[in-house]
Amino acid sequence: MSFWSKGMCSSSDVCLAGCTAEHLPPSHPDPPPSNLGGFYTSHKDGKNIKGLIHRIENTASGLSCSVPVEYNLSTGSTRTPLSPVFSSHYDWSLNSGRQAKRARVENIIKGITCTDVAPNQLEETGCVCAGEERVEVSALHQRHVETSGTESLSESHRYLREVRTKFSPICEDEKFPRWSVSSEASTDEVLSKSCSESESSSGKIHQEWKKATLGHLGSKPDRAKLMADILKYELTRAVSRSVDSIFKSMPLVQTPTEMENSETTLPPHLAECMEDKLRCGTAEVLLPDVQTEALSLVVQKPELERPRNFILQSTSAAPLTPKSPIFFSSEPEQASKQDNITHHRRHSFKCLPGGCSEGGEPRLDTYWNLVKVKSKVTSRSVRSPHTHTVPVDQVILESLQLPHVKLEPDCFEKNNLYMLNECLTTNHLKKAKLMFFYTRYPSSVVLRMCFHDVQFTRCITSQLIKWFSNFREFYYIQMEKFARSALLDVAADVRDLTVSRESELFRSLNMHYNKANDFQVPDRFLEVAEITLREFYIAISMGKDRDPSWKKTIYKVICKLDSDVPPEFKSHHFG
DNA sequence: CCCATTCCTG
DNA sequence: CAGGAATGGG
Repeated sequence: MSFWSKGMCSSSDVCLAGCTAEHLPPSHPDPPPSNLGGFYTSHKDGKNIKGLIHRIENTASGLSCSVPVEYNLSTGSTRTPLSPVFSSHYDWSLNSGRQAKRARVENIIKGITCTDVAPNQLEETGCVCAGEERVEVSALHQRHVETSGTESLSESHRYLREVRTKFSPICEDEKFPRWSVSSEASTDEVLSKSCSESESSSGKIHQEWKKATLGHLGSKPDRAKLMADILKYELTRAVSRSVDSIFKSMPLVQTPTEMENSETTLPPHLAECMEDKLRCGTAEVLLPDVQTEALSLVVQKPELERPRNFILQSTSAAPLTPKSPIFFSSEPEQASKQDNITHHRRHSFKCLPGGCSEGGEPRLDTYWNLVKVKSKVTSRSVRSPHTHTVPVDQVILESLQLPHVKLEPDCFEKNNLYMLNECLTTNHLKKAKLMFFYTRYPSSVVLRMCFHDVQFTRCITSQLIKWFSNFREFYYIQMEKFARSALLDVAADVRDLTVSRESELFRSLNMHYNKANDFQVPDRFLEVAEITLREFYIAISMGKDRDPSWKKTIYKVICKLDSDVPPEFKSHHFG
């Protein structure tokens, strides 16, 4: 079956209602009143067409189902208006049965070459499909010629034919993606599937089709890419719909009003229960390339002595989203290395409209989280079945029985702050860099407090530790460099070595950790930097750098100078 | 043995 | 910034 037969039901939506007259060139010989959608719904003959299509939809006949659409949209025939007589063929179709029709079609196909389709533009299968379409059209045409159509239908058909003409370059020249439906599959199934799918597709998708079509009718490669993107998008939507269907039946864990800082305070035992179960059920499934350790070691023990807030999602995941929902955008993202794990999801979901961030920007994390939870629901822990076997959805549902939690179904779309991050984002990196102004050697406890919006698997912990190790590396390299350069200078006294906000050393560090310069570096950092610089200066001046481990003493000194991380780092005021 | 850390490399 | 090797502490 071809794309068009697959999209039988959606044909009226996609190609009539969904594609307005804007798609047609001004030279349209007989332009529709306002748009094709209007034509379809308001035109006096459009009603007939609609009725006809509905009748076709119910025919349970593959041929009769596919004929009208394919005829109108895939062939260049200028005659054969749809007529009421078609209903008689509908009866014929029922009586002859699918096998007879198939045999007839196959016979005709045998006598038809693919010369009417550019051989270099259609694959072998595509050629066959095109041939089938033409055969069907021919059959319809033959049948129709024997009868007379109504005038109104002829007029309607002329519109459809013109639409088909406008779309034929896409459909034929560029191997227009066809839903790969087995020819052995029941056409009824195909039809019903396409019907349900197209019916579930609201005007949104049609607008997207429209946008995409308008913007990509240029070169052939562009069109091919467009169609590929459309298919990707359809797949994405299918996943998104299925996930949405789950959450539509699932209450929420969070309300927007009570979560100014994107936090939901759940009872500690509940938070831990949820966190453990969530982690247990997902980590190895969602991040197989990250979580390489035994999961039982990853599961955190309950911290009953220290009730902590249960953060459903950090606000610090925002900048991964584009500024605007650009459909089928392929521009490279500013994906950092630690985000390569999540690159695929952002690529897949970045174009989806919907969620909005705190700043009003489209928040696509919503969709990713939906998918994540979907995975959580469908995949239980494989590695540690002995520990947690309760599905996540059950956990969430259990939690929702508690009176503390407000439930607002719309919050999923508005706030998407209901799930722990399973990977570190660029904003987490930014936050870590700002944290470095306070602490050069953060403990795991501090890291957990400051990044409580992520699930602390061993992998995440190691990554954070590695980050700070890299921060220190740059820090010490800069210190040594400036210390050595100071030694070369005439400045003799160590007391002349100072680090101020205007100094070159500070600018170098600030550029590294606070590139946007949107953070007020604490004075304490300047003090520590000055101490570090002087330590290096003294050690080098005393020739201690000949000792291979001469830096270690400095490291210890600096480690003791760590400040406590201010509370704002432990909440969500960074991002 | 695990883990944190440094060092080196890309 | 990440990966890997090496090191050293528990």
